[in-house]
Amino acid sequence: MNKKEIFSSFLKLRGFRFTPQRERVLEEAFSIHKHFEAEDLLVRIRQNGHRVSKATIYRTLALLIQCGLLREVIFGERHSHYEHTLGPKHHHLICLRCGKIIEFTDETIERVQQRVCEKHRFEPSQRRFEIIGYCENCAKHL
Amino acid sequence: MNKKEIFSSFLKLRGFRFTPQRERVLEEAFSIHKHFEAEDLLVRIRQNGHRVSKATIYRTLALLIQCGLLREVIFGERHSHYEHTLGPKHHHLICLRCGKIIEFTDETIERVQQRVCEKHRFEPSQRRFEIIGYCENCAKHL
DNA sequence: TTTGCAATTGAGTCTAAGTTTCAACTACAA
DNA sequence: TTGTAGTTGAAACTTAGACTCAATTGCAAA
Ligand SMILES: [Mn+2]
Ligand SMILES: [Mn+2]
Ligand SMILES: [Zn+2]
Ligand SMILES: [Zn+2]
Repeated sequence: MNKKEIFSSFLKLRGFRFTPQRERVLEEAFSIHKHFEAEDLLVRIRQNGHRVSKATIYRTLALLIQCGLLREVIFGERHSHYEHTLGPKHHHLICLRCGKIIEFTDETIERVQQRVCEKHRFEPSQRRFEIIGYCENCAKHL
Repeated sequence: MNKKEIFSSFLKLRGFRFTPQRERVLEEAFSIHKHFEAEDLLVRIRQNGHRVSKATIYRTLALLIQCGLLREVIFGERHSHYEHTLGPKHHHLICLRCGKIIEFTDETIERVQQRVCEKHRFEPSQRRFEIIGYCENCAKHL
């Protein structure tokens, strides 16, 4: 099942529709292979000769998160960033000085999550593990 | 060294001043023993018969985070929450339905952080580990 | 002490991400 | 075909938080 099928069946299941605008946002979101923000989608959709309103972009992003194709990541700015959920789960090192984002994976985190959720009878749907500090280069200039 | 000494020496070190307003914010922030937001401080300071402007509250919160007495926590709302850094480091389970926050501790997380930071030569100053999903009660109603 | 000066404050203004509203439009099923 | 419920975009709205600036304060040198 590809992204398009996942999204359209998610929508159909709840009586929502797979509209051209929603498909446009889906396509554009997955043509970016790094972290992106809502504004990026707006600009790129325009550049590709299409038009989807700001409201619809925000509404569609929320749906893509709900259906699990996207995840919201938080980098300490006052607006959201998004990334694909496909591929191995990873987490972030965030540099306070230059804004650099380093991704890392760690398989023990998954076990920690399972243990904690079991203990508290909590049903997880996503997680955030972010270490904030200074990258190698910026640590020198401190 | 108590909070007041930590804060005032942090300020003095950088040529800043330990003013009555900053002391007021410090006191009020530490009289709350749970997560709080900027607005909470404003209201409580007024209720206690004092007055500190919104601008000064935000400015002081930033200083308290810089000096390590407070930490910003993110609960998926569009404004920040804060908590004390004293006591054992803990993390959060966040319920998407009722907003309940469950705190948990896990000693392996610290080791993961050390390992990752060493590998990437990253100088950590804080971290966030948040599991988002549904609490025991809300999972039923899903 | 006085004086000089940088730090600080608060009132008000501004910003911008994201949300809401609503009238027009669309898909679809009876 | 018609009824109904979902969708859209433009514009107005919301709001946390940042910024501006004139007035005030704290401190340290003279
Ligand atoms: Mn990432
Ligand atoms: Mn907490
Ligand atoms: Zn850096
Ligand atoms: Zn709940």
